[in-house]
Amino acid sequence: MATIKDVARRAGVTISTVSYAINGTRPVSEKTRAVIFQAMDDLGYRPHAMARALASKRTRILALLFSPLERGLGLTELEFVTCAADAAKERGYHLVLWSTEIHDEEDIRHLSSQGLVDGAVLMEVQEDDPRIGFLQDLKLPFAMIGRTAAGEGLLSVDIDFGRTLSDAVDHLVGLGHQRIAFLNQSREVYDSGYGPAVRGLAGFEAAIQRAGATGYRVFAHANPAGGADAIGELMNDHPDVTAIVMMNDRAIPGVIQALSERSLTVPEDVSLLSVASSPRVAEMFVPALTSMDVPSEELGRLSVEYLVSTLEDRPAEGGDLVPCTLVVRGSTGSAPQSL
Amino acid sequence: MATIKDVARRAGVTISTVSYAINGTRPVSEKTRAVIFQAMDDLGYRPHAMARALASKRTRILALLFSPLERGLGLTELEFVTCAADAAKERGYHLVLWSTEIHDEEDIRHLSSQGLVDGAVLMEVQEDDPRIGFLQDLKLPFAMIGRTAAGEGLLSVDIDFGRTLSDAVDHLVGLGHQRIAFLNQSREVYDSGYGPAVRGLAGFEAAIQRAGATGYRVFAHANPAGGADAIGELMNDHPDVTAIVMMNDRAIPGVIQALSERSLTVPEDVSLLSVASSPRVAEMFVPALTSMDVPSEELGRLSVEYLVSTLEDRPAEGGDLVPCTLVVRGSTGSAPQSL
DNA sequence: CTGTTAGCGCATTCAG
DNA sequence: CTGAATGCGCTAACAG
Repeated sequence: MATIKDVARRAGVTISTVSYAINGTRPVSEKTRAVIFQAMDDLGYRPHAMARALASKRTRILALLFSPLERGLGLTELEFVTCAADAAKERGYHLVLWSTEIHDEEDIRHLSSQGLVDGAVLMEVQEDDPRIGFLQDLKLPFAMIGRTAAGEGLLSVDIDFGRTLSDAVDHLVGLGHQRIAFLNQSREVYDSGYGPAVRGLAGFEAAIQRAGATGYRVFAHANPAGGADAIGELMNDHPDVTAIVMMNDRAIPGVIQALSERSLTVPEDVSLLSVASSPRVAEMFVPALTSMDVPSEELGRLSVEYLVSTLEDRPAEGGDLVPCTLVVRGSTGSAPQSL
Repeated sequence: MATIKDVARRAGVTISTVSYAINGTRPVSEKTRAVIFQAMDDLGYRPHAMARALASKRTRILALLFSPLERGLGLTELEFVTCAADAAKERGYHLVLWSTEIHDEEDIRHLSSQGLVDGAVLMEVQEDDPRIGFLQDLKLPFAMIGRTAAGEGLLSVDIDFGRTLSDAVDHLVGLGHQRIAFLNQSREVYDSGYGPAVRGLAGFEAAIQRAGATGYRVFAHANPAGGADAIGELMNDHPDVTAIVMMNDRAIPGVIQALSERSLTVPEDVSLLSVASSPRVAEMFVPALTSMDVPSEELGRLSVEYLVSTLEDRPAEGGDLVPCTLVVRGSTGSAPQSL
């Protein structure tokens, strides 16, 4: 592998000039610059990442933190990963995977103290995420996908639940639905203050009120049985419901099953709209579910862009909210005529 | 951050002694060794990854290559990623994500020439994967998850399709099924020589023959419509089939739908067994699908272990095959009595 | 605009 | 068994 020395010799200049030509840290005459680049080309030279990092004290490597605890990693998280990697690459950065127990300070400290990364992106951020304190102590810059309860002034990107639920409800109301249910995560998860569950429901209620419709709420455990139970409860209490907004992927099979057992067809009798799910999941059903797809690409990308910006002294705002986008498939239709 | 120098001073020795104590490259007396480790502890010292890499010419960083082209990345691939990261961590390595177009030699060359990684793990390996030639040219050690058509003598781990299909067929035959269908990927994918499709079918045929049962084969496009079409064809040609082995996740919803439209219930009339799918997918259905789950954890883990072994001059064998494991859920049952 | 030089933090020769 | 001295490849002062 050619080194900067070889390039310098071939171009007839000193290594520092080559260095400056590469980094643009200092003006270099058009002429020598050309000679240098020619030489680099000829030799197929690439700056040695490690050497550059050691000297400049900037590794151009970012860590992507995720926790095996919550191994509920799904398609959405996969997209975060791949999109973050792409975004990093475009900015000339690399992404390393750090899987750490969420509360294992020692582990995070250990990884961070190796000086391998310039900053970190946090996935699966919890309402009260201990990792944040650790990183702040370590003075390691970071950006989050998701939000903490308190977390102000921190770099983050998250789903705009208000806007998302508003769009969801509007879609249904536009189809003539007036009695709409919101199928949330489980009661326990909601009570624990899990952000999406809380913000999702709040957004739903606000949207319902604004639209002058009637809203019902149900909680469901994240599995088919949970979905079925929830439908049982819902149909018992409010048999007049005509549409269900679901924010609980894993419960969906049970919902559909329970509906069909009651001879309710989708979307003729009941419209179904899945919020914050991924297209792949929506297409697993027949009919395919109309859904509000998570802007996972944008979230993954923005989080690294914010981080990189601050690392390069172009402080980013942070706190951005991105709404999910409505994709109409086959599970929503006009409200049935009231009997 | 404390450096090796600080440790040396505090321990009253030279940095070289500290270095040797850490790496075990040279005998160090028990006494000084203890003093040194004490000093490291006190200072919370961690070797600086970059400096160590530069001096030793080994970065202890591995690349995980995947191609956006095939963005068919699913839950299984997600597991490869997380498990590979875990395995790397246990071995003291880091994992960086490299997303490269599969045929973009320049891109791979560019990344590799930075000297950032010691080796690479390839995901989504194709029958005739161009990346392999690139990496060989670059002399970058690598291990693959999957196999190439020719690829002998290369480090790889893959699903043992022979064993997997054999187990699948045995399970069904054990339940009394004698006429079993294999729902493959699409004809085009099969003809293109896609490994899993080819090896899966071969394994199925062999197993059927060994079991003295009757096998049918169908191809399906990877979407619900494809699955439905395939069932139409199958039931038309062989209405006596009692079990279907499916190796096409995305087609499953269509299969189930088509079955129910023909008033065939699962598993009373027809048993369904999904091969090489992930538990999460199997549980998306009602009843949950009996399946042969991909040993994704093992594959992800083994691939990095093999790679690390060869990097550390403990050449691994490679070419290992791991079978999927049968998980009985609700979609398989005793064969119906012949009419 | 360009050259000279001193490190970055560590591994590893060579001496002792 | 330990210490002193080089250099990995590059950046960034400091001098012209």
